[in-house]
Amino acid sequence: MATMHDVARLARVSVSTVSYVLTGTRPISQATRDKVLAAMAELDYQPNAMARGLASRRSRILGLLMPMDERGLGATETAFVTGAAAAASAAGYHLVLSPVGGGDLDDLRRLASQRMLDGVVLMEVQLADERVTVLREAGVPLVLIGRTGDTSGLSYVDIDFEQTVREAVAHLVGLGHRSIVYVNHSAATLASGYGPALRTRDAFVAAMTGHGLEPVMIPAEDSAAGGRAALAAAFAQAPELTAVLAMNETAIFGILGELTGRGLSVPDDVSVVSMVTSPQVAELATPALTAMTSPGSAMGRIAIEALLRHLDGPGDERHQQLLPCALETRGSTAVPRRPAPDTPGRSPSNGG
Amino acid sequence: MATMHDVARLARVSVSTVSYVLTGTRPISQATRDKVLAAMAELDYQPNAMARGLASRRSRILGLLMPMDERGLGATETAFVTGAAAAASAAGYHLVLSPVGGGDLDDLRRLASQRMLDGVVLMEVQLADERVTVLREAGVPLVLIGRTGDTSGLSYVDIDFEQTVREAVAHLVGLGHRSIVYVNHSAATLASGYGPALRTRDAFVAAMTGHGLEPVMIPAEDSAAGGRAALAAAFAQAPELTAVLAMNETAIFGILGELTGRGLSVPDDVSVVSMVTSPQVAELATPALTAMTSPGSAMGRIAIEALLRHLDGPGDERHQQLLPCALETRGSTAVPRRPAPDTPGRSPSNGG
DNA sequence: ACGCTTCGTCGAAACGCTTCGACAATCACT
DNA sequence: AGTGATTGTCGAAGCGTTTCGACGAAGCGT
Repeated sequence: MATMHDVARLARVSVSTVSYVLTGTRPISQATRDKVLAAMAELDYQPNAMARGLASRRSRILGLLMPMDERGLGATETAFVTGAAAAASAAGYHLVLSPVGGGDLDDLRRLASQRMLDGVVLMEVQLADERVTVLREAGVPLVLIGRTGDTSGLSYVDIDFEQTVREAVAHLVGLGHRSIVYVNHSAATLASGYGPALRTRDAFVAAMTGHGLEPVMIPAEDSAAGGRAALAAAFAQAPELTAVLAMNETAIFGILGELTGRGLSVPDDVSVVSMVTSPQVAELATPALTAMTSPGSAMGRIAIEALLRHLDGPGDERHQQLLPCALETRGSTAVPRRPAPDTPGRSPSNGG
Repeated sequence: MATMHDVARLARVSVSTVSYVLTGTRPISQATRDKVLAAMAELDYQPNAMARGLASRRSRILGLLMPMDERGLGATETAFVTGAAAAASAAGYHLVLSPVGGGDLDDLRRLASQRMLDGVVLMEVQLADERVTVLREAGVPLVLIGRTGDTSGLSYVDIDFEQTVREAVAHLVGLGHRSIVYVNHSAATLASGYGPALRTRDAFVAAMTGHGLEPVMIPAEDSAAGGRAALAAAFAQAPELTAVLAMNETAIFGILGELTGRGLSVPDDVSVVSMVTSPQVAELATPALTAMTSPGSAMGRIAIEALLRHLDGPGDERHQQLLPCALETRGSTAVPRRPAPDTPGRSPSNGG
């Protein structure tokens, strides 16, 4: 393995000159530069990342911290990752994914304090997330995908859940649906303070109330069985339901299965909208799902770009940005077959 | 950030002594050790990974190189990753995932030559995989998940596709199915030399022939639409089919949808077996899929352990291991409703 | 009491790079 | 021609570890 010394000797210049050619920190004449580059090519020289990192106190490595649970990464998360990796690579940085789970906070602390990562993008952020605290204490530049409850002083990119839910509800109401059930993540997930679950819940209540309709939310385990159970619960609570809105890529398959099992057709009897879903997953179902399409790779890219800005300028401007999901109409929504009953018995107290 | 010097000064010992306490390279008396540990705790000392890496020429970082395509990681791949991460962490190594695509071979070469990774596990290996060549030339210790055509001198862990296909076919034949269609990955994937697709193809031909049955294989794009098209093609080629074997987690949903669309019931009219599938995905379908369950986290763990053995002992023993998938019977397979026609017109030449 | 290991510790030399201060040479103005 | 800024290069001092050789102090058999 050739070192900088070898290159310098072969090119008959000093080591520092070679370094300047590489980093562009100081001007180097064309003639010298050519000599050096030729020597590097001849020796097949590759700078040693460790040495460079030690001397410059910059590893040029960015971390993408993502808890990996059993379920795997959906196409949505994968799009984040590829977007982020592309952005990092374009800026001359490496992006490494670290599958730090929720439990190993010490592991995270070690990772952060070892000065191996120039900065970090944190995924799947909880409303109260200790990882954020750990990382901030360690002084690691940080950008969130998602956001904590208190975002002061924090940079983040997140989905605009409020807007997304509003659009989804508007789409269904526009078709004539009056009884819409929202299938959320599990009760445990809600209790753990998972932002997307809480925000969409609140947004759903607001949107439905705004239309003068009663909001019914059902939590569901992240599994097909969970989806089935949720649908049963939904019919128990709102027998007249004609539409299901779901943010649970796993449960939704159970919902569809149960609907078919009950002899109900999608979309004629019941319309289904999936929230924050990638086209790939939406196409998996039969019929293909009308969905609020997640912003995909853009979110990863934006997060990395914000992080890089933090690294360069020590400026204190925080990047806080919400991205909407776009409604993509496919085959799972339609005008309801049974006409909307004009407001069922138990009308909302604040009714209109 | 405290350095080793600070610790040494506070503990009134030399830097090297601190280092020996940390690495255990040389014996240190209990008294000294305690002093040093106390000093480290007081200063909240964390060793600098770069400096350590530079001096020891060991980064204690392992790379898991996985091409990230649009589709995302299935639960199967995720299980590999978590298994690998756990094994690495247990051995005091960090595991980083690098989403190097197939295209950026130069990127890979750079990553490998920068001496930032002590070793590498390569996923999604093609039969002729240039990445293997690049990595070997760079002299990076390497373990494959999957395998190339020529595995001499290479360590790998892979699924025993031959055995898996044999078992799947045996299961269906045992139920009484005579006309079984195998839905593989796309023609393009086959042409690109993707090992699993090719090995299962050959294994399927062998297994069917062994039972005196005619093997019919249909390639399918990795999408629901691809699955639908494949099923149509399957009925065109083998109208009497009663069972589908598929190794294509995406297409299988299209297959199920198309089956339902044609008014055929699963499993009464047509049985379906999914190959190399995680329980999570199998449960997503309605009915839940009988599947050959992938070895999951074990594969990742075994790969990392093999890699670590390479790092320690410079021994030349290669680790080559095949893991079978286990048959898990769920609701998608049953005795065929229409009795097997006693061998249709075009009987296999080597018939029994 | 004699050499001989083994134990515990130290100082100093790497590891391969970046970066700072210095300095000669060139250039552009007066 | 003289001044000051600019350009291009060099040598050396780090960056925070590990690791090697050395060496005094014990412990052992004789």
